[in-house]
Amino acid sequence: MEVRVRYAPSPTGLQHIGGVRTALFNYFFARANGGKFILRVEDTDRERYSDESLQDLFDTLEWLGITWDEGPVVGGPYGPYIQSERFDIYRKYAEQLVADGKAYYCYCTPERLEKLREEQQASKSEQQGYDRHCRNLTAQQRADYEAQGIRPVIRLKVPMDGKTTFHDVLMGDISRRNRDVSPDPVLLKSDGFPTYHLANVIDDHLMHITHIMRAQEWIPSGPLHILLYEAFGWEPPVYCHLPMVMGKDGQKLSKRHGSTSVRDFRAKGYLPEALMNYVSLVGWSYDGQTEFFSKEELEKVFSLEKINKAPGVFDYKKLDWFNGQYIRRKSDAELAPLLVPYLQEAGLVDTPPTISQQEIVDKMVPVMKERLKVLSDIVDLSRFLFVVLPPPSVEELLPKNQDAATTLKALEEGYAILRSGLEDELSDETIEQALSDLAGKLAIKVNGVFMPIRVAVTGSSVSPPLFDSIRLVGFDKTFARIERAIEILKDEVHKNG
RNA sequence: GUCUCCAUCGUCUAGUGGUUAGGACAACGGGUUUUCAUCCCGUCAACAGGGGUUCGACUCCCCUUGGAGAUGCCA
Repeated sequence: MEVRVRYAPSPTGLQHIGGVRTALFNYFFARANGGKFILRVEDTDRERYSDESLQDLFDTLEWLGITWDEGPVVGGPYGPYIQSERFDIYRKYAEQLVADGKAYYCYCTPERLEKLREEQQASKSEQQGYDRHCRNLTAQQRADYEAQGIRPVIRLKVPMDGKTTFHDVLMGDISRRNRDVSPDPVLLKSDGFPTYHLANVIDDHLMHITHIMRAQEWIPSGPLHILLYEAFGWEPPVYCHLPMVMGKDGQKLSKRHGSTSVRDFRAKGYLPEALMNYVSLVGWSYDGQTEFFSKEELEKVFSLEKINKAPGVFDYKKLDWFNGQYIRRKSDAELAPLLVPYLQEAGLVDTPPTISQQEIVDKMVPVMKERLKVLSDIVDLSRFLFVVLPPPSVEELLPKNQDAATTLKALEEGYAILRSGLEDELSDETIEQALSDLAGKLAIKVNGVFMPIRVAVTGSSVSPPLFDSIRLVGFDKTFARIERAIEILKDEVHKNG
């Protein structure tokens, strides 16, 4: 039988790491088994629905390169794949359940239910949840409620005794006494929309889903879903509950742990291949040894058996490492255009970049590449190439344990050596050696010569290699910046002097 | 409160009765280097606890502890 799996997010927020991990696992599983990957939009919560979320879903999957065989936009034989467009289907099935005596109308108001819940929580009652108030209403009572104009919900009549078991590929058999199953959950809301439980079961059946891979937070609902399948007389699919993705503190990953939406990661300059690679390794491993996987490899090699049961902590540091690795694997030509948008956003280059700006970008890529963890790092790293640098302070110009007079001398003489060396087109090594010799002559550390030059030229004590930086900045600007620094030091020396 | 699930280095994990318990990230130390970064080398670091089963348990069973999730007219 052909494998058919689905990712069924609800467009009530941005796609986050956990959701995407679920999507990826489903997608890889489908591909690895020559099956179909189906996308279904579960937009039955009208309160929280947003167009932005739906768009974000599409953007995210596209960015990751995840395509679906059936779903919105592409269609398919069991559509529509957007639940709000399947509105009538759910009522039909829910009413059939009522007709079969497996579900019933409930007229309880949200207010009553809220009060009930509060009381139960306060009294730490053993029975939490709906009290089945409407489970056995007489025809007369129902008529009275109807007369009041109350729009009822439909609730499932969960058996009061016995137990329900479902099988999970990873976890084995999981069973629950029926009295511990959610007491008569709502299937169809008063607005006519289905709840997750109803829509999910109906659609998975109608769409011939063979395997359900979803987060472990759904385990408690497993028996309930089995009960629904039984009520309809349908065969349940194979279940595989995925370990949850946690934050550093072991709690379910959320905003307070940092960025969780794919959109944020993308904006900061994470590469899709890096994010995909790393996320795939949370809760799944190949051999505990191999760690780099391309999308194509994962589509071949992914398997359910290697999924871990225990929840995994999302490690931002390791993601950074992966991202750096993937950045370094890019060719310069590939990387340059990825960097430009960050420079534009920071106002360092024009849109489109001028010819000279583009020249600098192309030239700086090989130098910057190994210094990037995320693409946006390029902004601070390369700022000195694009802006008029503010004059450095004396403190910035002075290396550790070196006074202004000495530094001035080192910078003046160093500048002379550097300038003539560059103008005579001597090799970098030759000029470096001459500058080192100068340090020896002045009886100071090598750094005492190089650092003031670096700060003068780049505005920072941390920069790409000096000669690379100088070439990138250009000789004229370099000389001007050094001369300015010399003046600053001169002023300082005279002032104290 | 009740129910369900889970448990190997700080983190992600390999391991399915006999291993010096392996790898990666992080941390730390060192090397390369004019700074930073990259790169290379090394160090630290784990089977939650207690009972069983067995000739032998990280591996199987039970209990405890710890963690998580569910308990909505949200998914």
